[in-house]
Amino acid sequence: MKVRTRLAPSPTGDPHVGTAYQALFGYVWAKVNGGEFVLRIEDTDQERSTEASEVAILDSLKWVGIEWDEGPDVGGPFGPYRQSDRLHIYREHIDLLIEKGHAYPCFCTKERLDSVRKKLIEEKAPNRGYDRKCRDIPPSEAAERIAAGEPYVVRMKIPLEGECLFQDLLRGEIRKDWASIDDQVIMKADGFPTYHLAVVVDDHLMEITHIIRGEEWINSVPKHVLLYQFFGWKPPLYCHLPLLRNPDKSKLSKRKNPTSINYYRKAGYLPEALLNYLGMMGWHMPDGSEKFSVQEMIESFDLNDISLGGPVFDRAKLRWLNGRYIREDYSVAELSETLQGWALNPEYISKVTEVVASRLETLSDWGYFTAMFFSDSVPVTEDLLAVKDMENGEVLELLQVTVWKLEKLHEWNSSTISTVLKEVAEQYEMKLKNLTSPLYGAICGSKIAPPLFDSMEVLGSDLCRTRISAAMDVLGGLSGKKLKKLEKKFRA
RNA sequence: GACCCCAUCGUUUAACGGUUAGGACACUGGCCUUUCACGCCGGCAAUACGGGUUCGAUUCCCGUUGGGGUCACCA
Repeated sequence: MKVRTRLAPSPTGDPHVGTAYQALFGYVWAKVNGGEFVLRIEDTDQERSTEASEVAILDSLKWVGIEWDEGPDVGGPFGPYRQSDRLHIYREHIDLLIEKGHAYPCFCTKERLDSVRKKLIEEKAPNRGYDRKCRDIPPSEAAERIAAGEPYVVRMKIPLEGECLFQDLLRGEIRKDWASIDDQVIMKADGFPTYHLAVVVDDHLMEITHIIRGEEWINSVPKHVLLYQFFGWKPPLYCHLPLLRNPDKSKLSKRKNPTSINYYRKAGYLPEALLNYLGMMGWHMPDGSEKFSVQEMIESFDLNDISLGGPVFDRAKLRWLNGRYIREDYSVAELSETLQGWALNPEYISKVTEVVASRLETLSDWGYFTAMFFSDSVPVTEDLLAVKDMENGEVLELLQVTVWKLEKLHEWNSSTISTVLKEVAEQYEMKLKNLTSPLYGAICGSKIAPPLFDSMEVLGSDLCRTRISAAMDVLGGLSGKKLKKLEKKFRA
């Protein structure tokens, strides 16, 4: 049987380095076996999925050098490769499960679910899932209620007792009590399937042989193998990769580390270096060499050699590796060309020039004013971030709220940025000037700088957000506790 | 909290059950050099703990501790 692996990102945000990590291992494993690598877009969350994100993900993966044999852009014999285009398939399968008595409509409201959950947590109950209220509604009654237009979801019937046992390629046998799993929703009220249903149906139909993904999914495997059982299908082989970590060992997150592939691109990392670095997270060349291409990786790779400790994504080492590529693989001519592709091209130069033009007295002033547009970080000092009559802690809060608000921006341009900053200033009842002041420091590394909003637009969201975070570190950073409190306040 | 996963220098990784526990990044001393970087030579630094199994455990088993993840009409 031909080995087929897949990457199944959901288009709900920035392209994540963790996605590239899983893509690399999935891709390499397919190629080790002369098989195929499939890209499938998991956009079953109508609320959060955006086309912009999908485009960005495909674009980043291409940039980093991952290729797929089948996918939404290139098609293939198992399409469509976008889950929102496969709804009728899921619907059929859901109906089949209901028919066979493996799934049932559930009419519980969100409010009831919330209160049940809350109560269970208060009671410190070991299981905090759904109480299965609708599991035993007679099918005829359920049909009537549906006909009457009552909103409902569909849940799968998890066994009430016994144990689920499955194999993970790297971890061996994993077992989990069925009683610890609640009746998972497989179809939402909007008629879309949930991940659990869609992933199983698609992996089967697309003849995926190896599921290579993050460790975070281990706990949902029982639901999936049960679905395979319900359908009478043979489950694929599971291989859960360790999770990439922040320096504090928690799961890699943009709160603590730049996670967007776009950041690394904008900051001037080479795609082959980034991919190489990801390849040494949990795996190593047999001879111990640290610089290797994807092709070389394919020649020596074995899934079984992956080590399981969660590797910390170490930007310092990535930087070193990137430097090695530049030094060892690029002639001056090649480097010049690469720089042109990166930022030294007419498009970017003209954008940058537009921002600084009015400030130039000589052409050579250009270099002085635009250095910040060609850098990863800028030098920030505490006094650059100071705001009159404000303590560092307050500035920190301000910057954090600004970052959060900027993160939510769908469109990144001078005017949307300006709107956000005005909102923040208003919220804190302060002059806009007092908010932009530390931002000039954080973004430009100087009080003398081109207009902030325009500069931020040109610089792009990834670099801006990273620079603001770096500035916050200069101020000592927010403690976990404060951050939590602030987040609560921010959400409210 | 319940459940699941994991455990070698600060980080990333080596070590058929027998090694002075190795490499790389970071840090650091020196050399090279007009400076910096690169490069070269050196240094610091780890088997979480407690029990077994064994002639012998980093390695196998159990427990403890620690870390992480999952417990959504998100994936």
